[in-house]
Amino acid sequence: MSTVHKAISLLELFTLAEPEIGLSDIARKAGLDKATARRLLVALAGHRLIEQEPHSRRYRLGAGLSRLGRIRDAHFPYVRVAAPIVRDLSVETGETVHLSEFSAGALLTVHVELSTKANRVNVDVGQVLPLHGTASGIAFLSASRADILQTHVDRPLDRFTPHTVTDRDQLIEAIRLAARHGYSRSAQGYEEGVHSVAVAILGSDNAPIGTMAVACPMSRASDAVAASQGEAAMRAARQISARLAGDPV
Amino acid sequence: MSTVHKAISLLELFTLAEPEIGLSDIARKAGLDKATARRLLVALAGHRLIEQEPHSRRYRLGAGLSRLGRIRDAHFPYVRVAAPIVRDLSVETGETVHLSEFSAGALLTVHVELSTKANRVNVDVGQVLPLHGTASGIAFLSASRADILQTHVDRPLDRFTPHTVTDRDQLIEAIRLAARHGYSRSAQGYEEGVHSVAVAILGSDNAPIGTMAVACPMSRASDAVAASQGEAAMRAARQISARLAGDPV
DNA sequence: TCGCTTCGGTTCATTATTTGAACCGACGTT
DNA sequence: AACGTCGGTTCAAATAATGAACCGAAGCGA
Repeated sequence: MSTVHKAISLLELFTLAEPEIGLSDIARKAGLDKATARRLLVALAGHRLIEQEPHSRRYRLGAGLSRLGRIRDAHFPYVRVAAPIVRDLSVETGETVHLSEFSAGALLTVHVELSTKANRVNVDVGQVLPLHGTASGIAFLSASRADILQTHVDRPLDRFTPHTVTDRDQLIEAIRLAARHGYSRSAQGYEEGVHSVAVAILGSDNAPIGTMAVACPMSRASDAVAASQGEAAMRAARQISARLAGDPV
Repeated sequence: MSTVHKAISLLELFTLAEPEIGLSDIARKAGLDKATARRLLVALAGHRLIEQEPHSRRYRLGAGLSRLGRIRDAHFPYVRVAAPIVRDLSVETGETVHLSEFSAGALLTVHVELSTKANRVNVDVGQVLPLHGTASGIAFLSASRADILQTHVDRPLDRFTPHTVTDRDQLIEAIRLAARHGYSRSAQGYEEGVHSVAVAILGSDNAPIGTMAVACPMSRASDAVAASQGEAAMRAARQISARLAGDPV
């Protein structure tokens, strides 16, 4: 394993749920020797990718990551471009809409517009969605090249709820259905009581770069509602793709 | 030089002005062999810190950086906390106000609230401010520990305009003045026609984490205006520090 | 107060990884 | 057709990474 891999894997230990970690903990979680972990942390800190809390001596992600993230976002303005359209879709459907970007084999939630209804679905930015078992994942796979699809279908499928699709053939059928309709649909596959409709968002080369999903409580879902949400989401996704490609408003 | 240093230095080649770079160019700029650069890029790409444009084969910053940046921003909510106060200060003074965070030996502009006046100063998010020669830099140095101050004063001082302070003693005097007043002042030191007043923003350990500056055209600046902007900025900076420390609103 | 454990951090002989000159084939210019 | 540059690859030589053992300090239960 390369040193660079190890160093970056340290960065990936930090999550929204656990944003500060001590040295021994880091070494344990990363499966590295304490001395090695520390050397890597010092190297990362030298570029401000890691900071150390002076008092507790625990480590956290550094300002350099904010900086690089901003540069990347400025150049590849996926969230910036999509956010207003996500908002419009949320207003149009009256439901929570969340946007994800494909990264490192999974979908990363990068933007959320919450429903204004009292009984609504809550989603957190930063949450990682598996490619199977969520409407977003199915939608993404349905727009992916066959070879990429294979690698994600041909591996053990975790179960999240009693309704999660874990059978390979059922998953393929769901993907096929999504490809035909243009949107995917999932009822309680990832979280109990949540119904989702999702579409893939295509980049200029027609490869999917992420997804957008309308999530509502099961109590408000029906075939008719899903169809209408699906159509609205498809329109919104086409808008985002068009603006990413540089089309005038 | 450690491998991790080299890998990260590749990330730092990408800027707002040059967000996509080819392999040979990267190797040249980083002073590395092409083979080495490529191995590092592949390692970085494996964690989505780097992406490769499929068509042009040029490299750019990857989605993983957006993700890590968001996690860091969520945990260390400097911009999120400061933004509304920056906005208030902009409204109060009627001028453009920009916020910076200290990172890797320089101040990085992370948020801007533009004046609503027709004749206003424009500042871009992502812009890097040198520690000497800007009001923000002087304000930051005036709040820094003596040893940090030394390392930044005792090195060649670039000239940006005919008004830039490049003399070591003059710089120290400006820093001393800023420390006494609580705010710094700079007239056309970084850009012609721009007058700035800046304050340091302190973290919970009283070390400066960034700065906030009020920037206006020279035509609207005077001693009285500067004093009033300085006082207002100091109040705003104290508010930001208090909220970062967790004080109730 | 005494052990006992865990913390962050350091050292240095051993070991495994990184390195880069030379080499591809492809593409664009002259 | 000759040339330069591009992205990418190879493998023996050189260099950097590794981790067991060790520190002192701090927290904790008896």
